Amino acid sequence: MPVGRWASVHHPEIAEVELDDVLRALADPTRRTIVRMLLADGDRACGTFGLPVAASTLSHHFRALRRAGILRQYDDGRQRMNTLRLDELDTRFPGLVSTVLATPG
Amino acid sequence: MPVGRWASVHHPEIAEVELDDVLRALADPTRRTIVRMLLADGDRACGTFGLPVAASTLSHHFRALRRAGILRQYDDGRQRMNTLRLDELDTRFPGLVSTVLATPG
DNA sequence: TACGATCTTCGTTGAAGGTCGAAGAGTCGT
DNA sequence: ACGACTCTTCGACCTTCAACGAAGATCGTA
Repeated sequence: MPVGRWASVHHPEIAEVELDDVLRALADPTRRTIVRMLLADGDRACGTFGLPVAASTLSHHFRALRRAGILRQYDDGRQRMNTLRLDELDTRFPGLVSTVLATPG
Repeated sequence: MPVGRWASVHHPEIAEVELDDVLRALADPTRRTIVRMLLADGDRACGTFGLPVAASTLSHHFRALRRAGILRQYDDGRQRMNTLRLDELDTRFPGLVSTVLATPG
């Protein structure tokens, strides 16, 4: 199992995630695209999304999604992988994330 | 039917409301309280919410909700009434608003 | 060890957002 | 007409946020 930078990344308990954090995180088109790609294709490294923003900006978005409890990150070699916390989110905010992702836009 | 200041208030067509607008509007506790009170008790004048913010701040929140297509305003004498656009919202973004309002927080 | 790849952090900039008080506009009642 | 009431607009202030480039940290590989 991969270690390394993993220790430095903080993942909040799903119980301490606020609704405001989730709504604010999803109120951004770039971040919704990230989440939709993860939902469609499964885990992905940060650099494989092909989005038209700088790497530092992408890092900022991943931190927002991480702090909102929407995804979890773990290191694998020199890449940082992303995985959705869908089950936990659906326990904390039933139907919320799937409803947002299902709506066009 | 009441007229007056009504003409100056702009209400977007529900088709031109963006998901970002709705999510950003709902990502604020004060505004969610407003919407929840309207859902629970029906139409209300702006000044009857008893929220701990200045009247000018409240006006700002109502404008955000209006521009997000979440509520409609009409004038009745010297008060401005607020009514939810739930049916239209549920057509444009199925289940979104009710799901957000149903989650605690 | 040295290099390239990947991602984060830092510093900055510009835009947006929440808040307030003061002032303005519209309405009702006297 | 006058004043009271309700709400909006304006200007100011502060915070948050998305974006970038540059620099730093970590890891795999030559």
